Amino acid sequence: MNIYDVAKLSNVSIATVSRVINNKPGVSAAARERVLKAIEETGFRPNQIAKSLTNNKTNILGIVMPGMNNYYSDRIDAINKVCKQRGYGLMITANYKDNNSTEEDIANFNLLYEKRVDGIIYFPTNVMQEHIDIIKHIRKKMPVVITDKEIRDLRLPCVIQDFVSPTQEVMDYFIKNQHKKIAFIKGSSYDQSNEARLEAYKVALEKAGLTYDEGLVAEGAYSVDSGYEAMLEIFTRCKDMPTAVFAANDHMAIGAMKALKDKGIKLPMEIEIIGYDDIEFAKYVTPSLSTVRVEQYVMGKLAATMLIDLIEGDLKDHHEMTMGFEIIHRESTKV
Amino acid sequence: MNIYDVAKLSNVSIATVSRVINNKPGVSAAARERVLKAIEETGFRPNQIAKSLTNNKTNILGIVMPGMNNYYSDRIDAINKVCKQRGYGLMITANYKDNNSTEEDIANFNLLYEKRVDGIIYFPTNVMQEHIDIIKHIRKKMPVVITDKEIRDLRLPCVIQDFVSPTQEVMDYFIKNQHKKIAFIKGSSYDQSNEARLEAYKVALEKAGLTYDEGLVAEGAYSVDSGYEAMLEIFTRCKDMPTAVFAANDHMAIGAMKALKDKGIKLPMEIEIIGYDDIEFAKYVTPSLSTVRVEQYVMGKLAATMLIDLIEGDLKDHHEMTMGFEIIHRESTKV
DNA sequence: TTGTATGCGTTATCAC
DNA sequence: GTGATAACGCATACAA
Repeated sequence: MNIYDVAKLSNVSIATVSRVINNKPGVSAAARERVLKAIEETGFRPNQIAKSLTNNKTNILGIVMPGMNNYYSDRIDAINKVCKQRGYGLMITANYKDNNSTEEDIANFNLLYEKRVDGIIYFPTNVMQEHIDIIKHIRKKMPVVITDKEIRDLRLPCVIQDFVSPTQEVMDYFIKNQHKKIAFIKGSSYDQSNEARLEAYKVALEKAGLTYDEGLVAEGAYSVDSGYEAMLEIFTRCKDMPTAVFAANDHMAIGAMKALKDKGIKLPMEIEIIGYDDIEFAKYVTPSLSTVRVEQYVMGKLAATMLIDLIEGDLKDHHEMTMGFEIIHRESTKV
Repeated sequence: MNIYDVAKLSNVSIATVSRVINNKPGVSAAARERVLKAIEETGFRPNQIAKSLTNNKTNILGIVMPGMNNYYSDRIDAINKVCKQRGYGLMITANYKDNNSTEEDIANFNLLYEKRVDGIIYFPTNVMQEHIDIIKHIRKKMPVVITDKEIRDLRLPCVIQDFVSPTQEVMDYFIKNQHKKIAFIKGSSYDQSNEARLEAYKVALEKAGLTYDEGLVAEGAYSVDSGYEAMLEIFTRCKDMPTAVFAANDHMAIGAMKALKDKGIKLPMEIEIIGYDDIEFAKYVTPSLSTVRVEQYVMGKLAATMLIDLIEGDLKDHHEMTMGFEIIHRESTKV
C-alpha cells in the first residue's frame, strides 16, 4: 500500500495524494475528500523511509551511551519526552563490551550515522582519540551534543555536569568539621570523571594541609555491593579509622553504610557519610543519606532541546551549559 | 558522499562499489582495493535509509512502552543488548500522557509503523479496543511481540508475566501463618495487571474463608512516598490493624515499612510485609524486604529474541512463554 | 569481472 | 487545481 494505490483508488495523481497527506493547499475539496476516504479505508500510512530519502531528514535523534541503567533512566526519559513533543523519534545505542570498549562506541556512532539520524547525544565516559576523530567526521553532517563534560579541541555543544565543585564542597564541609581522615569511594576508573573527582579530592586535602593517603581511597563499581566491599577494603588497609566517607554514588554510599553498621559503628556520630545522585531511596535508608543532587531529568531535557534547536537552526553558535548541584544534608551528616 | 562519488574516485561503476560494500563476490582484487581505498579516504558510509527503501528492511526494532523508569531499565537494557548482538537498532517510544492515554499509544504504534521498523515489542498496561485494532493492522506488515500479558482474540507471540500465581502464593503464605487481616497496596488501576492481582487477592481470601474488607486495600503510584501514604490510609480506615501487608512493588513496600516504623510497629513480629520486583535495595533496607522476584532482564532478552526470530523467519507459529517467579524471604517475614 | 538500467515510495518542480 | 516526471542513494537483474 503506497501513494500509487491510494491515487488509483481516489482517481487522482500521486502528487495530489502527497498534497493531502502533507496538508498542503491546492487541492479541491472533492479530491481531498476522496483521498482521505481511500486512506481511511485502506489504513494507508506514508512510508517515512522514502520520505527521509527525499527530504534528507529522518526526524530521529540518536543516543550513544554506556548502557541502560537506573542512573540514566531519568535522563533518557526526559530526552524521549522532548523528542516526542517536538516530533522526533529516538534511537538508543549502548555499549555492552567490558570497560566501555572504544570500538563499540565507534560502532554505535557509525550505526547512527548510517541511519542518518538528525543529531546525536553522546554520554561519554572514557573519551579516546578515536572518539574525537569520528565525532569530527560525523558533525560535518549532523549536530552532536555531549553531556557530562566537554571535550577539549572539539568544542561540542554540551550540558556539563560539574563533578569537581561538588567534590570540593563536600570536602570543605568535612574539613570544616575537623575531619582528618576522609575516605573516598570512587567509581570505575575507566570513567574519566572519576579521575577528575579524585583529583579534586586530593586538591582539597592539600589545601587543608592534610596528606593524601592512598589507603583511604577504594574503587567500586557503582553497585551497593561494591560500596560494601570498598568500605571493608579501606578498613582492613587503614590503621586509623576514617571519620568521614564520600562515595561517588548513593548506591555505594548505602553499601558503605551497611558495612559500617555491620561493624557496629554509629552514624553519623563516629563517621559522617555523603553520597552522590540523590536517588529515591537516599531518604529512606537509616540513617537517611546526605548526598549531592544533580537533576538528571533536567540534564536530559536541556541536551535534547539543545540538539533539536541545533538541528532546526534555531541555535547557530556554540552552546554550553553547566548543571547546578545541591548538597542535601540528611541524617548521615551531623549538620 | 554516495556510491556514485566512490565509484568515480575508484574508476568503477556503482554496482561494483555496492558489491564491495556488501562483501559480495565477483569483484577483482584490484577493483576491490581501489574501492576500499576510496571509502577509507573519504570516510564514506552507506546510507541505510536508501538501503532500507530498496530492501524493505530497516534492521530496527521498535518498543511501545509506558515510560522509561527504573522498573523497565533492565528489560530495555536486555532488549538493546540482543538487538546489538543480532545487528538491529532500537527505537523507543513512550507514553507521556496522563494515565497512559490510548491515543498516545496509538500514535506511538503509528510512528514505528511509518518508520517501517522490522518488528515491535509492546509493554501493555491498559489495553483498549483501539490497541487491538491497530495491532491487527500492523501485524499484517511486521511481527508484534507483547510482554507481561496476552491479549485475548489477538494471540500475539508473548512473554507473559504471571501476576496471579505470585499473589496466590504470597497469600497462601500469609494465610498459612494465621493472618486474618491482610492489607494489599495495589498499583495504579489503569494498569490492568493490578486488577488481576486484586482479583487474585480476593479469591485467596475467599478460599481461606476470610471476608474481603475494602478498607484493607489502598492504591499507590509505585513510588516510595505513595506506599507510605497508602499504608497510613489503611491505618486510619481500619479499626483492626492488619497483621500482614502485600505491596505491588518494592518501592511501595519500603514506603509502607517506613510508615509502620514511624508508628513504632515492630517488623516482622507485629506485621509481616512482602513486596514485588526484588529491586537492588530490597536487601539493604532494615529489616531487609521479602519480595517476589521476576527476572526483568530475562524477560527483555526473551522478548527481543522471539521478535527477531519471528522477523528472520526462524519462528513460524505462535509462541508464548511464561516467566517464572520466586518468593524471596528476608527479614520482613518471619520464616 | 564489470556496467547499465530499473525500482523502492516519497517530495517537488514544472507544465498544463 | 492537477498531473507527469526527476530526484533521493542504494541493490540487483541483466547485458556485455
